[in-house]
Amino acid sequence: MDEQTLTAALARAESLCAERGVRLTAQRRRVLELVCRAERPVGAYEILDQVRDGGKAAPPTVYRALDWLLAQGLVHKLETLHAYIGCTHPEHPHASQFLICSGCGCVAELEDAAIAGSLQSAAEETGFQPSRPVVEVLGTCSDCSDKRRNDR
Amino acid sequence: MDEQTLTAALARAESLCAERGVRLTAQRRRVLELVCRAERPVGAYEILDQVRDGGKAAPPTVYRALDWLLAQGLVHKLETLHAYIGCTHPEHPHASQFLICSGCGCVAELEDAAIAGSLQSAAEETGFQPSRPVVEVLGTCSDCSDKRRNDR
DNA sequence: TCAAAGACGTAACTGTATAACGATCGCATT
DNA sequence: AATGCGATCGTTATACAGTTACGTCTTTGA
Ligand SMILES: [Zn+2]
Ligand SMILES: [Zn+2]
Ligand SMILES: [Zn+2]
Ligand SMILES: [Zn+2]
Repeated sequence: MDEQTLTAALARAESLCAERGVRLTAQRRRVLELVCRAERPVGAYEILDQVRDGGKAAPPTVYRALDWLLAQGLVHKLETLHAYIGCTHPEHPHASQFLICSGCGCVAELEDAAIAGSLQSAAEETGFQPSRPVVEVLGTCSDCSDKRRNDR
Repeated sequence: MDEQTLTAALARAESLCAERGVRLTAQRRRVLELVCRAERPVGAYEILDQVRDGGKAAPPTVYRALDWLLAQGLVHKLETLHAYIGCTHPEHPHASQFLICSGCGCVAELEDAAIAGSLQSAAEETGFQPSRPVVEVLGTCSDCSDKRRNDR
């Protein structure tokens, strides 16, 4: 995320939290910034290392901030990578899907109605009530596919 | 999994491995049995504890067996739970989806063509080539929903 | 029979996440 | 200003998950 987008994202987070009457504290803001600044998903301990520069910190500091940011929908957790990524549209809560490239590590966040619908239908058939759908597709992005093709 | 189903599943695994010309060794068979015998997904260290009874074992023992069983499609890993579960139809390789109940911990394995299709379509739109789709829906199973309803 | 590959034992280690407890901060009420 | 209370934070320790590295033994096929 470039500097300009980052500034905008943080400003948006500020105003969202103000609207909701919740406190985006310095710690939380810092962790959010670190997550968003990264081009790729970042692990909790990577964040911890950066938070440690210029201040003491321990795992719970980071995990508490991440848990709160997750609850606010400002970041997402990628279960398959044990890593975190900034949400691209935190205004409204949503069940998103992720395309994760094993080649370059890039991640695309989708909000695909067809996927959500098919999951909902499958769940309904068995009387299952979904609360948190986790959809993470590992594979190869188009850039990485192209590179491979050129290499041959 | 009841005793009868378990015996059948192990026999099926035996014959599958024979067909494939791979070796279902005693260790692997034991881990498979422990995973299948459990009614719920089991963690690697739970398995380790059980393997330790009557024999020495360390983490690599269990992880090697699990990796092999995963490669053979005899068990699945649930990324959101860091736990393992026996496959309900290991005859053919497949991309399955899981409905995981947060109430009782039960898991249903689906093989839903509509879900797989919508994932494939969404990926194709962006030129992404899926290799391993992970679909795990957390929620409440019908039994647990019923219980809650009755409690009110 | 004799290498080569596969499977296993063992020790140490890295990485991910949580429990528990006390101190502190922000804010409303007295 | 002082009090009280819930939310937040610091700190230590620990639980849980997974890997690296290396040596030994077993199976298998030439
Ligand atoms: Zn999002
Ligand atoms: Zn890529
Ligand atoms: Zn399966
Ligand atoms: Zn249930």
